[in-house]
Amino acid sequence: MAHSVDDTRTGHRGNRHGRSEQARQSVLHAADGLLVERGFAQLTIEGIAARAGVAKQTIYRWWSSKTDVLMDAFVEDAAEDLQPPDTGDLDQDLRVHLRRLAGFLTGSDAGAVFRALAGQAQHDADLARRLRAEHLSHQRARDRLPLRRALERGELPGDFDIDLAVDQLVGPIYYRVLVTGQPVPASFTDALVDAVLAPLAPSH
Amino acid sequence: MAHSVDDTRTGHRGNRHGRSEQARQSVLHAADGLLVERGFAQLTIEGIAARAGVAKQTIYRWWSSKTDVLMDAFVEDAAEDLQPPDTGDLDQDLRVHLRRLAGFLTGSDAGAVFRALAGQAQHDADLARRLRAEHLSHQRARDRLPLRRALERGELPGDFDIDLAVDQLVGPIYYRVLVTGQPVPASFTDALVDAVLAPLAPSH
Amino acid sequence: MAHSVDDTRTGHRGNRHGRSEQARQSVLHAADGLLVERGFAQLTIEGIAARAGVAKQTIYRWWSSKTDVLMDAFVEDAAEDLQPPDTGDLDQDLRVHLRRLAGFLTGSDAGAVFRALAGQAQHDADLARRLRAEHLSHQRARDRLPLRRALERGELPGDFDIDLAVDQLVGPIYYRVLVTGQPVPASFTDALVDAVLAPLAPSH
Amino acid sequence: MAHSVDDTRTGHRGNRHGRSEQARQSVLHAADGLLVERGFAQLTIEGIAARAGVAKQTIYRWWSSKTDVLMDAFVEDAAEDLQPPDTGDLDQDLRVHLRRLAGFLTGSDAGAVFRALAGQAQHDADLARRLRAEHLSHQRARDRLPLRRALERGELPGDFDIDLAVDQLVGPIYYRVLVTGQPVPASFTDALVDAVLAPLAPSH
DNA sequence: TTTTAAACGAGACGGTACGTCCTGTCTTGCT
DNA sequence: AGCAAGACAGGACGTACCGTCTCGTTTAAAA
Repeated sequence: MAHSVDDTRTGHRGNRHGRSEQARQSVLHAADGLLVERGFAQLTIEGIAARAGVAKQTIYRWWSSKTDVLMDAFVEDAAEDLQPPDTGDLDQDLRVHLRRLAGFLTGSDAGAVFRALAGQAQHDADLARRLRAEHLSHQRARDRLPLRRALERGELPGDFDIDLAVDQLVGPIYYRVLVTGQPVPASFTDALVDAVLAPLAPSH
Repeated sequence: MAHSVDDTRTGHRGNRHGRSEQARQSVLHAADGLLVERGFAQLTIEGIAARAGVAKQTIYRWWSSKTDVLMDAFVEDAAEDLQPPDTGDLDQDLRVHLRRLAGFLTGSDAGAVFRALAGQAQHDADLARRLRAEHLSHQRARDRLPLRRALERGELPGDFDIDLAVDQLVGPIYYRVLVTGQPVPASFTDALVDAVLAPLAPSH
Repeated sequence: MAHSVDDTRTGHRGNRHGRSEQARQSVLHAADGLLVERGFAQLTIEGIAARAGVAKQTIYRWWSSKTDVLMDAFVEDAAEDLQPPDTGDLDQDLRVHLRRLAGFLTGSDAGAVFRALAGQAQHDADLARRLRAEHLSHQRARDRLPLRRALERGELPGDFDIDLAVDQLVGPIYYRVLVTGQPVPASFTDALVDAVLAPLAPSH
Repeated sequence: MAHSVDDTRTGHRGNRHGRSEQARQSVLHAADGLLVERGFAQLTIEGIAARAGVAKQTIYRWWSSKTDVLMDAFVEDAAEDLQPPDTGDLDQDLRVHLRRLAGFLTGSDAGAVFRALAGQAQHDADLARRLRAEHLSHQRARDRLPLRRALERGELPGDFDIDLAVDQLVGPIYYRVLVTGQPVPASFTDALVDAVLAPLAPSH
């Protein structure tokens, strides 16, 4: 499904020179730009092709839909900068990570693309699958990381339910972003961390 | 904007001076049915008109888009059955309410309409506004109700942050429904209640 | 078909006040005006009703189509002023009459209505019938009049073919107006008279 | 404006780079057929597209209106078979030519198309222009031909007014066809020839 | 160096749905 | 009863994109 990077690396199977990397980049940039400038509803294959200076057929050759293009654009240029810090201080690492997550979701172009994809995934099971396989599963792993490290350091009870904790930490953030549209300030993410870690404190 | 309930008062035979209640009902039912049967992407104004036995112009006369129709259909026949119980037992009331909420979001036709609308709201600020004004705000009030009653009964600390607690309770549910696609079993919603109420218990 | 003049004259047969003469006039004037100002293609029942300040139903009650309205407007205010003169001088009478006919067809509002009706009659056999029955037959009689009088005065041979002569006199005028679009100056109509009357002159 | 004949050179299989000759032919035939079978009022772009097995957009890409299609259909398959004979006998040539013209106007499919176009041209100045430029001017040249040849042969006075004579010959025919709807028998066209040529006879 | 086959820009094609306009019918409540 | 008002089912309009299909042109590896 994802015809993203290096389908052709060492092109030598009949095709003399393989896929045009320049066309690929033009398409992804055009899609990105059009989404941010005009919104998902105004985003069309024809529009992407025109802005990218590319033939429609070139898009259809390598992507199956406009959301497929958008997924590539999203995975490519935006996904990997949400690595949580690793200072050895669980509380601090979580605070920083959640603030970054909130900032990504509410304040970045990539976040806008994510929101569009997440919205479209409600009508498109294939896109939902791809979004989970290529972004959310990795993001989830990053979200778990501080807790996993703390667990390995022995700072958390052996039966600590990391998955539940992650749902409690990031669930309210996504809820505000995707459902209520409320802002997600640091005070909010900090309060989430407090609530999850409070029961673990020595006294109360 | 919302031409929802009773624009017309006594109307019920087809065409009198003013809006036809019969046409209105046909359109809402057709939209509902088509969404559930064929999905949001396959839902078209022409399709609704054809199934409802109504002229396209009649739809355009009263609604501005297919999501406007869907909002009316949703508000009309689905919204108000998520009233939380009031047994006097906060813990129990919350458990029951969250289970119902999860059931609504994941297992009902109305929930499917909600997911479609929430998805589309990511691309459509007007729809987002309407969804919040006509459904989410009321739903939020219902979600707060058990906590508000408990607070009034003196079962919660005077400085208890109800809004934060609601975000912690329902956020993870919407997150699973809209983002990860995981199921939302009673064990999950119960665990959310436990986590929110635990710090309030005298000892543990 | 033609609900034209005086369907109701002394309204008193169950109807409290009969047909509204004011509505009828408004409709005819509106149709006339719209045709001249915006052309036949832009002329619609809705447009006539709006400009006349009349309900569509009122038009449909009394007329069967926009051409029916136009026929009434045409018959009413334009048809009867093409009476040929009767000076006793055939040559002069014909010259004057043809000049007036050309002026009517090319230079008057009523002529514009006639051209529109004649055009539409090419696609509408009913209209063609009505146009012939209510205008062309009378017009033809007027066109024949000078020749008929001359025949009665003994100025023409007893076997003179009046119908052929009329076709020769007015045919080229209609041809220029409806087909070639050329102007129809007095020199042209005079030449037609000359050609028809020349063979009758004693010598040449 | 007129995308008539051979915009494309070698095309004949459906879709090559450039216009599809097959689609063009299908559209013209469909328009022709529908006009003759159902009349001008029932002729729609959608109907033409459906019968031609062509997308509406393909029609709009190459033609500006249904009359534009009809003009192409008319110019293509109907215009050039009204060449007057050239026997050296003016009287005979004119008789034959006028009979053919009458037959064309009253009795052929192409004549039906012409009448529809001439009617529509009363409401549409662009169409009128095109009809004159692409058909009537050539037809007029053909109508003049017998007289021009006779003039060159010295059979007519040097000051003979050919244009007036043509108007006198064909005007009454078009008048009957477009205005009165009377038939145009050979006796009528012969009488027209007689009337125009009579003054030239050596005696009377 | 020449051949050669995939990828490319271009854009016409058959379609579907859009949102608008007008048709002719209807019902209402006023005059 | 006729009327102004206007909602209704229907159907065509002209437009925008869809996804498919040639065209003729690069272009870089293979011959």
